Amino acid sequence: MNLKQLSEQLGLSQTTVSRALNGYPEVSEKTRERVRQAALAFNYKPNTRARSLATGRAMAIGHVIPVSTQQEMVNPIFGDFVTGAGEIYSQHGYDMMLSLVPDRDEESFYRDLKIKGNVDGIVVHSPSMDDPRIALLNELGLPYVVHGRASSVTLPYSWVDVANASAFEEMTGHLAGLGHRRIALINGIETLDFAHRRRRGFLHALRDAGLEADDDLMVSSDMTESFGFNETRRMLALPNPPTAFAVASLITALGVRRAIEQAGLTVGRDVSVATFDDDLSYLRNGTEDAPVFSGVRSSVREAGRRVGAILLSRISNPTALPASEMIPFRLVTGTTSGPAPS
Amino acid sequence: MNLKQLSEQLGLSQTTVSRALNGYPEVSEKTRERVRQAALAFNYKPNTRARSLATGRAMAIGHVIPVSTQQEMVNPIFGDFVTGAGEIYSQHGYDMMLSLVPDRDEESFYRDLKIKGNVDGIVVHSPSMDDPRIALLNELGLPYVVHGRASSVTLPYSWVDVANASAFEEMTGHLAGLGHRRIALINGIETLDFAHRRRRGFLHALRDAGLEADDDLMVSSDMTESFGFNETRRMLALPNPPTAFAVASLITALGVRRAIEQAGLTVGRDVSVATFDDDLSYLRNGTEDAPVFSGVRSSVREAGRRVGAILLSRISNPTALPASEMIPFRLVTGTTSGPAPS
DNA sequence: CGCATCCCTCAAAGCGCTTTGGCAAAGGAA
DNA sequence: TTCCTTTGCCAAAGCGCTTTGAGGGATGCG
Repeated sequence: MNLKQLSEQLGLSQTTVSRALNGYPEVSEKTRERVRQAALAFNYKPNTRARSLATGRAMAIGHVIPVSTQQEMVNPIFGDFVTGAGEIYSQHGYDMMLSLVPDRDEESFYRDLKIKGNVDGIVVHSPSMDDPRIALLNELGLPYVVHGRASSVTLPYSWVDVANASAFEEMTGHLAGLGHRRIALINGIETLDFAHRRRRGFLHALRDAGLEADDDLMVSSDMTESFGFNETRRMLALPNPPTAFAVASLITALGVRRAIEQAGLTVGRDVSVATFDDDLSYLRNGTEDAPVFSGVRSSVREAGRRVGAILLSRISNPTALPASEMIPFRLVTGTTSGPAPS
Repeated sequence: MNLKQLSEQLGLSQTTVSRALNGYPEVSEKTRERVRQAALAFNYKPNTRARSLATGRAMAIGHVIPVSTQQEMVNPIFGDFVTGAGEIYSQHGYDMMLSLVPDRDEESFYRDLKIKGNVDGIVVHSPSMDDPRIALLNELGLPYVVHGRASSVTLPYSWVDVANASAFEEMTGHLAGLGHRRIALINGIETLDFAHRRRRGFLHALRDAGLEADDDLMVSSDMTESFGFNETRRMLALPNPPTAFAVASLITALGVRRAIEQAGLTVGRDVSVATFDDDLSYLRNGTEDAPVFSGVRSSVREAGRRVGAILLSRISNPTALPASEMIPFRLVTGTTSGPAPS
């Protein structure tokens, strides 16, 4: 059933039927109700592509996930993030388009997305420090919101982020406050902006506590479980091993814990661990009132919701000044951190 | 730049330009090349929506993720699966549309997807045993492929799955072969088909080994880390605790290991663990030649690729008989399983 | 030279919707 | 009564593409 058929059924013009369904004032309430009933009865829904072509709006948001050809990891936070964003989209009748793009094709991919017109806006994932996509998207005039920030980019842009530096400063400060002098950093890839900020916060806290940074105790890579395990094992075998670990993700922290326990040490007594916790649905950190890992917690699903909301508002008002928003985090104390052994 | 403008530039009709770019034979090689060059120079790409409207093909695949309102977990395999599927789509010029749909709205959502015409085909995720979506999609005539199977559904349908029953049979057999008599099953939600099959395989292996099933040692829930931890702790405190665990996912197995170690026992010596391993990119089970966990391994990303490929072939040939495919699995032996303690 | 054939190109009709620009009928004011 | 506003509806023109049906020009054949 299409618009033409429906209007013939009703003995009305396509114009009137379309206006009735889209809430335009030029049609009487009586007619509108009659049209509504008929649409329901025949299960009429306007064809998305035809409507998009006519209105110029695609009613879809693009999520472009860079797929690096060497390090081909899929970010584990991804599922929860898009769940949050998707909630907002569907409330407003938007669809979500997902594209996994080899990083070397990214620029032309964004260009084509604009030209081919299949999305109204874009979410930029995993920005690097001087991410070129921001300049590109500004130039293209395609609404977008960055999940995270790009420290070296001076152009204005919209973003949603968690205060990564403060979070790691607070988390590291917590460990230092417990008397730890040798604190290790197990970080994500530091060309990515979030990891860079976390390192900054970590170093800041060390300085505030009057501690020296030690290059042997700071590592950076994909945040896998085995990365946490391997590096922790290595560090614990050092002549002067760390007594505490600040870790970038719960998954990595699981590896850190495994290495500690395998070394015959007790987590929270011999060695302390604090981690960033994205509050993933399939990997809760204990329960709400009894967390297992100490660290900072911030919901990535909530970040997805906020990115979605801000992007939609930018689409409906493209000339507005760039907007940004901080997602709150919270220090939680679990059983994995305790006073430094004497 | 649209088709009209491009054709004016070239002094040709829209017809000829369109045909030249789409490889129709009615246009001379010389003209075709000239058109190609111009398209490149002006960076012309046909508008997706207009093209879709004209051809009737959306050039997009829908992935519908049921979001249960109570148990709101996002499946951790999701990222890797869509990465595999997305690879195939982009090779063939298809886009991927992601929809997170509250389970009670699902039926009407599929209907609307068909009517509104925004996808050419659908991937059905997480089928239950008598999943109603299969009958619905058959009725709608929308091409689809199920990731997994629906045991109680007798209608023909296309699917891609791993041999879950055999996998768990082999895995459990491995544990029984090491002399374990008390083997626990930490399973996924058993209304979902894959978990049901795994239980069947588990029970089969017990029977073959002459062992009794014990309801106290078989649990089923969302495959989170804490689920594995809590249930393992409970079971280890039983008067007659298990000496081996068959686990449904690596994440859950991490929780199982944690509980074992926290009880002061050694994994692989006091208690053995074998797990299903989806080969997730962010959670590798050790390395290729040195796995940590024993168990069965099957790549969910490869499953995504195969689902994508089969779906596209069904779209291009909708009258073909339903196709199905098994993704292979492999028993791997790590350090978490060893002879039963005497 | 006339006619049929093939090759290349074109104009125009759709795809299903929204939206512009009327136009009659009804109602109100003078 | 006449004139002017609303009110409620419609015909038709797009949106940017593909595809049908047709035609002009060059070539080959008798």
